[in-house]
Amino acid sequence: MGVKERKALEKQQRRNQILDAARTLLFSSGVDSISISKIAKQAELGVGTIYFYYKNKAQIFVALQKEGVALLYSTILQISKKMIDHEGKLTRIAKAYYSFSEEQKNYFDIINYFLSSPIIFFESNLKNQIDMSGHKLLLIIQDIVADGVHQGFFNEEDPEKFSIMFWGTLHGLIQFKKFERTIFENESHELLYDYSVKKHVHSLK
Amino acid sequence: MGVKERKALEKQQRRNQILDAARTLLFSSGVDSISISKIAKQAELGVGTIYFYYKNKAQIFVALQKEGVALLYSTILQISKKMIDHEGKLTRIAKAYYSFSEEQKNYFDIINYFLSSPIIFFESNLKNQIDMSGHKLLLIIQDIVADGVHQGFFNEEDPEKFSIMFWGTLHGLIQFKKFERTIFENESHELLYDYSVKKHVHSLK
Amino acid sequence: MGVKERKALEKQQRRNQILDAARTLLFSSGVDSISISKIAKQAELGVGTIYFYYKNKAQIFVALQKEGVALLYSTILQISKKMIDHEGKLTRIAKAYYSFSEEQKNYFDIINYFLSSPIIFFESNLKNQIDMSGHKLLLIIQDIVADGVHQGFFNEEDPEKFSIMFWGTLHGLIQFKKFERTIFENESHELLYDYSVKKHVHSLK
Amino acid sequence: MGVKERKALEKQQRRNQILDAARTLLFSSGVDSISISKIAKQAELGVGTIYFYYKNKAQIFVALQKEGVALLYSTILQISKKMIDHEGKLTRIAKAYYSFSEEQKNYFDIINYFLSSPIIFFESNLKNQIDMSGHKLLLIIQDIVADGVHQGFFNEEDPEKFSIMFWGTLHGLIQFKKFERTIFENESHELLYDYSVKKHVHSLK
DNA sequence: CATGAATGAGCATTCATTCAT
DNA sequence: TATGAATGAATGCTCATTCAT
Repeated sequence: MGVKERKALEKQQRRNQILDAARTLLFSSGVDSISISKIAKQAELGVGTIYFYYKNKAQIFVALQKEGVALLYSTILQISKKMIDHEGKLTRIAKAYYSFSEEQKNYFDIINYFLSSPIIFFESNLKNQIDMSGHKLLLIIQDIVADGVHQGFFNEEDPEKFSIMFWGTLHGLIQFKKFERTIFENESHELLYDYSVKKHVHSLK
Repeated sequence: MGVKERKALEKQQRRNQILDAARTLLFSSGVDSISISKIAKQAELGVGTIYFYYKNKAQIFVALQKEGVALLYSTILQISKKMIDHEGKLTRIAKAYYSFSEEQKNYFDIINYFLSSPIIFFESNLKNQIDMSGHKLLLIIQDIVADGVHQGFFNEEDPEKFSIMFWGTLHGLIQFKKFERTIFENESHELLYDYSVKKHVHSLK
Repeated sequence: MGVKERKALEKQQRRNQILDAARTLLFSSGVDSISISKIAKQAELGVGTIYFYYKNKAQIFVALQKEGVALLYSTILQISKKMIDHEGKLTRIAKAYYSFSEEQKNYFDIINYFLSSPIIFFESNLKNQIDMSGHKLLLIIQDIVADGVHQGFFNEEDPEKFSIMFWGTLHGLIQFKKFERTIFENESHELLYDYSVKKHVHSLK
Repeated sequence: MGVKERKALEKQQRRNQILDAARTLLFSSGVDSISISKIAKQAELGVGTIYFYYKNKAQIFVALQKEGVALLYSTILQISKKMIDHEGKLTRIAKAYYSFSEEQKNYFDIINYFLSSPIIFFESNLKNQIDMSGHKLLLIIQDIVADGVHQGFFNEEDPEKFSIMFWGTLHGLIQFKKFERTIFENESHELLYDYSVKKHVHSLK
């Protein structure tokens, strides 16, 4: 019994060891530079070993993405539980999303990676896992909006649609960060973001 | 002089010939399958010749992206000149952006490709070119909004910020198309988009 | 004693279990897709266990080949026991060989696999096993021919040589099945085969 | 012009150089040990270079097979042109086929390789090339038989069928060489072969 | 007896880029 | 100008076998 447990533990540790290596690579040189053999070298394991623990390169990516989403999720969940008004929650969540895109840039990149890969790339199984983790994120926002409506603070007929739009706006704007010093030369990207959040939140009232 | 001009013309023609090949490839099998030697074969030129006219694979991508943006620009410009109210213009432009993402998927992909590549990837020179073409797009929207404000139809203190937010929302939502059958199972992606556009346009009034 | 026997029985059962798995694999996706770890998974055993019961991948192949030959043998033996004339027996055996190559394609492939592998590949021990199973097949034919000669129906000085030639022809022709739609475009491969069988049988008279 | 020709010549030489390497490998360790990177190393070229000259590993195999068949063809053609009787020609051709399988074992192996590979493996284009080279071989035999019939030396209604059977027998028997010291322990494989050839040739009369 | 983790060489193929001609 | 031959590192992935437990 004890043996079985220890084995299971060790196995999980190996998986983590591999994920650590992948993450290190991700953080040191970006999504595109992750290759199985690099992971193997980084983890000081044989290539075959990687494949023993993860069926695919895609599986490793998914694991990393899950990490990222989990991190984001817990941050956002915490905010949603704070004792502040609905408006404040949405604002803080938006803020947190922005911070995440900056402070956890690599995780954000990998999330984006999945968003912009051709759908065919991932087996539907994987795609579902990925999408569902996104759904949990969405639900938090949606709940706040719906609750706000329910309690009479907000006025919005379709909380789900609103939440998706809200999230879409945040996500789209963050992608425009690239334009900060060119297109938006008169604007601070962050102020732009804040402006958009405020607009959306106000529109609920 | 005549000679010089002729030479310049020929040079431009060669560049177009190469671009034609790259575009053909882009449209026949997508961004990922474009390789220099395939372009060379398609253009009936030597690989070396490609490198004579374009320093990089990236340069060719930029040229294609410019094409895409130009196409999008002309569509949107036309709409902006139509004799319809400001509200209608914005709605139609949004609609056109959506159509473009579907009907000119390959161009949209390549635009996205640049948006999601690590910045370092491109020399600042290239980046500027790309960004400026995006700027022109933005200006159209901005002009409509500003004009609407000026003529008293709209009420918005910062047309530039609004336009960026508007565009960001459109762009972000289009990226969420992937979630259509999973996260948004109860919603049509297109209706979601329409809803968001309407919300934004109405908020101007 | 009882213990020993039980042990031996269990051992045999395990070997069968492994062979079952290998056969399943063989029949579901052909010779080339058999790998030890796939067998292990299919048999719900550890890889190491496979190696405990079979020293080699080759050993498993040999076991499968034996199965195939045994199947073929029993079919042919039955025919040889039928109450029909010698000529009919030979014809029916030839027919059965052809059917076997089609209906038990996977077994036939594995037999061929051994026939076309470099000799060095197998330890002489294995080779002997394989060859002897082939010998039994040959003997059936040889007995029919010899008996036919003995009873005055056939006229052939060297029944062994004849039998080998006969079998060689059958085997060689079956391998030419590939050419059916190219080289033999005017001929049906099966008719070709029948023609050859008839020729050989008639030559005995 | 001279330049062009020289280039073409050099290109052909490179192709030969690659084929030389592949052949060396084939002859030193058999079909199964040919890999692109080994060829590259043997030819003292980069891997990419191999692919510049041959689209595929399969293409190289086909080139080798063609060599082998060409060699066999020229030998057999020569015999067919000798001023000897039809019977002698067939006997000598059979003999030459046997010698070829021994003296040019590697070429024979590669021919066999194609005969026993799953059909799907090769694009129909390649398969046709391979099959047609086999057809030429067959035609030589067929012509001799048909001519023998025409001139009244032979009696055979269907020269084509007979030739295929004849060739099939030769080929099948050669494959049984493996059994020389086991199944055929009382027989010399070569004598067995001779016996079969004689039987077939005699049957024509 | 049985396990299954670990290995690492091996595979076919692609690709952006260079450079002598 | 234009060519196209040459490169070799890089890719994701497989597999037979070993061995400590």
